[in-house]
Amino acid sequence: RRMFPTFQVKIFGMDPMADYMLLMDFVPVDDKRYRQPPGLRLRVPSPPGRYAFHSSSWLVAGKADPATPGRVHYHPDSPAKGAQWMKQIVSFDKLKLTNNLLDDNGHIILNSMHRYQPRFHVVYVDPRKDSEKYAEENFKTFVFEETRFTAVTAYQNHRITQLKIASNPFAKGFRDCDPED
Amino acid sequence: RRMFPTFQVKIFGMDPMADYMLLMDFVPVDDKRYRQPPGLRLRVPSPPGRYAFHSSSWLVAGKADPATPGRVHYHPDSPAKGAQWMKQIVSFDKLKLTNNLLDDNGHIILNSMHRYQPRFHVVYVDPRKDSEKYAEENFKTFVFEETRFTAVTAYQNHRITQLKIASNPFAKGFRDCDPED
DNA sequence: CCCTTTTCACCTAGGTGGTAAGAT
DNA sequence: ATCTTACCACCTAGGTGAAAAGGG
Repeated sequence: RRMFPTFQVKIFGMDPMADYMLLMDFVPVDDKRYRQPPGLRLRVPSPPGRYAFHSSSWLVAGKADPATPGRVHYHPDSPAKGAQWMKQIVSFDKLKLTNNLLDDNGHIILNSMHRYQPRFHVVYVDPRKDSEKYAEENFKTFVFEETRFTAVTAYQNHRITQLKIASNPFAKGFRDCDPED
Repeated sequence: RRMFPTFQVKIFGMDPMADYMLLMDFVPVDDKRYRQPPGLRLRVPSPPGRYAFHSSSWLVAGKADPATPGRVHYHPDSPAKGAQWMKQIVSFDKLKLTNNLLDDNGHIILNSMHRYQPRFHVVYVDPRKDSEKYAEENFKTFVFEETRFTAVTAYQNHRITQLKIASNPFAKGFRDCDPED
């Protein structure tokens, strides 16, 4: 599924006439697997099947699962001129996450219940024909620590569910109050 | 609305590594306005409001309406490498036609009841910085006379309606028989 | 009368969380 | 227990011809 909230950046300082590729990848924050604290999922007696989530912290549940080398997501507008990238906020809303190790849709594969750090890379498309030699100096990586998250297969915190229902247009069917709240 | 059937081409002979822009435009076939032969639209008594169209020819109805300079439709994948364009059929299915002279969606503006010839242009993106000087030799235009058509605001021939209902997935709701027919 | 415009039910295509069943 | 999967009703977004209304 799509990552939510969407990673968005405003870019400055590119050469307006040069081509750039924009991409993202995800690196493990640590070598741990996490789990919910016990007893914090309370089944509400009626209607049955409803859960209330309170947990705001995670417990370490052991060592991380093994992972294959991480995939990369190219922004679908790549390559494009610096002027194009800079003239408005760049949004990675098409980026999709999966826990399916056999995924063949090119989605980003993550382990559920593991912590990840999104990374943003800008690659300058070097027009010189021996450009491979300059690969090292032709890209720059940006890491925003505030974008770290724990991957899950289901929401673990009711406030996150409500945030997304309130702010994602595709979840409008579940709104029962003003999205401004 | 979208042009139907869609203009599609298979391309050979490009430089796989070079960039090309693909585009289409529409030129008047003649300086005439057309109309339907009288009496060929038969109202079927019941159910009311149904028409049966038989007309397979057009009558000249006078001189063409004035037209502003024609717009151009760039294939949305432009620019792309020759290898990309050649590896599969290129489809102009996003191309849209309108009769609204004030259109600000960038659609192709045509006069209804006039005849048009679609044209297909391939533009080589010249990497030389004085490329403007070579503009004349850097493009090639292809005209397929069998793609000529009369623009309309409503179907004038029941067999065209049926053809489209049978072959356009968005008209599936009007099918009452096998699309193979 | 011929043609154009507007509206609408009905599609395609795909992104939501809920729910119940399954897995461990 | 906790976590995962599969399915579903309900959305967004947009492409259809039919039908009725409008225009000259």
